[in-house]
Amino acid sequence: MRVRLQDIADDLNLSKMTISKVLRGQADISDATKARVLKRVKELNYIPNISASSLRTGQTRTLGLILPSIGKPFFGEVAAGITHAVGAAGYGLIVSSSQEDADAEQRQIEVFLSLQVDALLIVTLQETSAFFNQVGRLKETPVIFLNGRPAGAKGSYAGINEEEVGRIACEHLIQCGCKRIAYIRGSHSAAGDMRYKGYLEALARHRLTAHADLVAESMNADESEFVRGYTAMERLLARRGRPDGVMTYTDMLAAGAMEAAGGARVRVPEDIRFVGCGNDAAICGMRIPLTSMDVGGRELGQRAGKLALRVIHEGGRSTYRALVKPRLVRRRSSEGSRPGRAMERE
Amino acid sequence: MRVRLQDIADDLNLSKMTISKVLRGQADISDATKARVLKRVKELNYIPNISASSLRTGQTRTLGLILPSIGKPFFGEVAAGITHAVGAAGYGLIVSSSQEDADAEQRQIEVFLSLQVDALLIVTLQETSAFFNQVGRLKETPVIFLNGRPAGAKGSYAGINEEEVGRIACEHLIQCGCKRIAYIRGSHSAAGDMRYKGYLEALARHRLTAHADLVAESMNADESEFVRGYTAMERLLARRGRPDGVMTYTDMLAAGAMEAAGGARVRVPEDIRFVGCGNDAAICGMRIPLTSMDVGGRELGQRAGKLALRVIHEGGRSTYRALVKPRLVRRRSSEGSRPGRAMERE
DNA sequence: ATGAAAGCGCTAACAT
DNA sequence: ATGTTAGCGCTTTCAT
Repeated sequence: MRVRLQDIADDLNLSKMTISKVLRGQADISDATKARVLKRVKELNYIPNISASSLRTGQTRTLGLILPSIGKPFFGEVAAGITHAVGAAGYGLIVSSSQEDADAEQRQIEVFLSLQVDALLIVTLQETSAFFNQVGRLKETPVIFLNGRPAGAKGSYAGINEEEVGRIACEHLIQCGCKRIAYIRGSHSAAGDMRYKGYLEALARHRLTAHADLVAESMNADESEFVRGYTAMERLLARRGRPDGVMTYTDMLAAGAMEAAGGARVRVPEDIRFVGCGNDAAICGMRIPLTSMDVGGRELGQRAGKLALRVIHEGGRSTYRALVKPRLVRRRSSEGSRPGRAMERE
Repeated sequence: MRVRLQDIADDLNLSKMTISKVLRGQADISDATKARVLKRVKELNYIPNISASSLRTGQTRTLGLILPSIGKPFFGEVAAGITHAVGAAGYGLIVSSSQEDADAEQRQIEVFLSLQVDALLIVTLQETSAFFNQVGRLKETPVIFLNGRPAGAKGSYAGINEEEVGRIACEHLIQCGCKRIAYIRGSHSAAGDMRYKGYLEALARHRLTAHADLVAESMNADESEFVRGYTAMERLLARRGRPDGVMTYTDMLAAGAMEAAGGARVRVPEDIRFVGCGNDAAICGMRIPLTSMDVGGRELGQRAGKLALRVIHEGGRSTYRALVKPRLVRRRSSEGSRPGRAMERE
């Protein structure tokens, strides 16, 4: 049988109340007793039953995170960020995946609510706020939306400043001396639109004109991202007025595009400079180290975690928002090797 | 306040016992009552408190999965496989990450045990079985090790037949007509040794002699995998007696190696055929579609999930083992495009 | 077909 | 400094 407080109490001729107090660090216990209890707890390998304590206290010190999928590096960073932010406060994180399915997501939400998590963090797939508002009215569990949220949903929000992603990437190319900057977009999305806006803004700010034929959409879902980047670049190269700088929606698109450039005997970065997005270690470490936007998954997680703690602390009444600023990671594809100037790693 | 059974009972002038019975599908309730209850449950959006029911029944219908990291595609497949296998039986899966840290892993184990999961599935980082045997004696929660387990640890096991990974890849190259098959290894690991053994076995079975200089170790951890594959391939090409087939420990190593081959004006697959491992969609979809070993993460998860259910069902007494057989996914890098013969996708 | 009582392991509030 | 009592929301057992 599992070890309970009562077992330890019996062993030591104390009441279970005393054991409970020791374990929760209450002050009104003698040091001698404390030591005896702790010793026995360790020996018996006592593990508290959160179900029981939660029933009594109404809290589990556990946060639930629902992700569209477990296998994506970005989500891994987010999870790590949350864990890091809440661990010190004694909170644990449990994760589950909605498998990119909105119905499964709703079921996962109910699982976490029935497990009595103290807050729910979620990268949601829901298009509308209906489900959240319905559940939200009755359960007082705070919800924190990560990286996008359905219009009209109430709850706190932590997201990424996508406009800055586009702006910083573009501005970097401008500062490298590029005049004709192309943008290889992924499939349409809210984030994609924001980044595009940032791209346009950077151009405008530096009095560069935006050319429609420097924007390549690469949406053929039948092809891999690499191939889509490749063919998009081929198209850009075929037009007159070649770009001298290229930014892409993902690192893999950039990898494909750089390959196309190489095939066309264009030198990188001398003739064309590249900036990817995602800062994927594997991809950025390929042939020509790729300058990339670190979109800030880890920081997003940290901000969201802190935000969750604050909301819990305040009894779930108020809501907050946080926007993470992305960060440029310079590598050879945009700057070449410049002796005397350390390249950023990681 | 949260909705409880009592609230619904009050609403309907029934006892909470009746509500509980309806929710658990007991037969001794009239259809009329059943319908009334279900209706109200839905209206109030009742979500059961698992803590409470667990306290009474001793089970949560929840399985815990501990992974070294959340962001790896392979782990995502494993998690999806488990979810798929146990969902129909009414079990949920919660995941947590040990962040590649053995101490953090132990803490996560305790979190899951204190949450009263019905079984613990784990891709462990522990080198010894000490911790498991210590905890295992006292808690009767079944443990299922996934993809490796510390020597001497008791518990069920689901793993991958790594020897087959090496054997099938090598045999495929042999069947494609290769005579001099090189193997680009990753850093040393138990899995790596097994795959190497399978490679040797395939060679022996077909009366091909193994040449030590066809095995390239690529362990410079400072370099990216791509670069390591690239330089390993350069070395292989520089020696006399070039390989006509190359298999690698990961897909990214193969990508680097193919790039080196291209740079040396070697045609793929005409002059040298390639087989990677991991079947990573992004990498296999690059310039030359890469034949790769699907190591079977999803199936591993499914087997492990079913195994967990069986152990739970049997009261945790017995232990089982399962070995997943990997699968070759043919693409152009090893076979070229052969009209009339469909290429496998995914 | 429905319900009352007891108790799972823990802790808040209140004795001693 | 230590212990007693009661009760969190649910289900098992046993009435009715």
